[in-house]
Amino acid sequence: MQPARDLKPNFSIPVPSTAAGSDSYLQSNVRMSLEDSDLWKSFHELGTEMIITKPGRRMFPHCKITLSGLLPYAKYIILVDMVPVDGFRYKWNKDRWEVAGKAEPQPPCRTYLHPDSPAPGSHWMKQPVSFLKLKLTNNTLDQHGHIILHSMHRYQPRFHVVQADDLFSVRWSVFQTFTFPETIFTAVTAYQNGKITKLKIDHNPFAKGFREQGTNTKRRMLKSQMCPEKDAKKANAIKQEDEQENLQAEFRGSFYESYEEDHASLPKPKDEKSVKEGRCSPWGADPDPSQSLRTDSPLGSDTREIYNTEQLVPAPASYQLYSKFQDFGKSPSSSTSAASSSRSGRPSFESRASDVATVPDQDTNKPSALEMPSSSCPPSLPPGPPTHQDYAGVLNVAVASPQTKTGVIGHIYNPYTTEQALGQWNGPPHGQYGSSAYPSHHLPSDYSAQSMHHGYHHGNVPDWSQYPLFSYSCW
DNA sequence: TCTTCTAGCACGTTTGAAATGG
DNA sequence: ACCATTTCAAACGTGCTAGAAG
Repeated sequence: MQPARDLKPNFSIPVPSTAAGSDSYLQSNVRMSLEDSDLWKSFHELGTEMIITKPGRRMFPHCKITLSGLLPYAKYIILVDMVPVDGFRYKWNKDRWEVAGKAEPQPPCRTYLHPDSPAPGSHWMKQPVSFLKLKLTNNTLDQHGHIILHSMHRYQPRFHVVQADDLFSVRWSVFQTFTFPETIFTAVTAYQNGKITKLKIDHNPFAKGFREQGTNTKRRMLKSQMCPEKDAKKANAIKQEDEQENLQAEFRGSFYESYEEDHASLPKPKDEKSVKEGRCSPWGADPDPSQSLRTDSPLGSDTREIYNTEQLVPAPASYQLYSKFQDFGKSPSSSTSAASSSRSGRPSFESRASDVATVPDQDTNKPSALEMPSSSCPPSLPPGPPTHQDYAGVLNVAVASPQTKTGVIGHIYNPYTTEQALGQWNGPPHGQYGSSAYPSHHLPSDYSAQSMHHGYHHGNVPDWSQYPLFSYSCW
């Protein structure tokens, strides 16, 4: 399966004119593919739902990728984050998802760092890279570092490959971002689409207990014995439910078959990236099969195109933050912009600027991120009318606070600006998801604890794990 | 009234330490 | 003493459900 966008399309937004062909060439060498693509497609065609809970829930299917084209001896860091697909909140109405209103302000953006990071390219390429332990939560005050999402909102995982020797170097490095259309999902606190439930039960070994018939019936019987009054009350409902289960059991056996038939009758999309939307699709009525996945969004195609192209990692604001951090930890260069950072003598930055994951610092006149309230979401947008999905700032990193040279970790939220243009960041939201939600004083102990309790170690962990640059790393 | 969220539950899987055997 | 294999209990992950909350 091809990523939704290759590097160039991925970062087709205005980039510095310094974009060097050689750098682009290097970038294009790196390839990423999604494992279990068929499984993802199966879910996607039904409208993937990901359960999010307060304590955190794993993804299923979980993200698993294969990488190629890396330099075998160069070190890379692999990151994952989630970006909103659009600016809407959804609701499940009968048998399909419908827009329920504008999206809520984005929660703190967190980035999942693969525990093997940093590792040489040969390590990443020798076997698929799994993000099994990535967890999603709807708890905006989560202190476990899980990725925070809003329920009933749609998201898409993004995979970032960063050539960097350590986490400190990330800010100097080239981000290469990959996305896969079939990984778009709706975050839910409880399954809405029964087909998704069944698909998960059928494929997830942890759900085996629910796969075998009788388990739930047994539980019902136990409950009935304990609460006979309720049993009488629900007898009819249960009976109907059991009958429905039988029907569903039959349906399950023939589901994929009939589903394939359904889809066989549909015109094939021209673009491989496009996702078939058949009759089973829960996304709206009469979906146009020629539309790509993102046409599920009520946004117009133009807007979606903007979404597609604006995958910027990190944002100008991020650069400012990084630069500030640099002031503290690395070098005395100014904290104004990416350009200023590029003057700090790190050649790798040049290639980053040429690439992808950056946008020119077009907003140096605006207050820097650090001059704004810590909780603000200040990304500087590219010129032109603002759009919904200016996911400018992505990396939500914990950095050593410039104010405290003792290395107290500050948490810099740099949420997507998806709804800034819509005014969703007006007022309170800044404070709502501010860094205070993730107290800086809490981080060091948390992460040191995590690193201590995890048995896994690789070459660099003992060193860089002391520097919890990222909000989440699964050690 | 409806939709969404949460806590508790029971079950299977995974994990890692302890026990065992070569 | 060392290593590999097996055993087993605890931890973990899962979807289901009733009830609460908005």
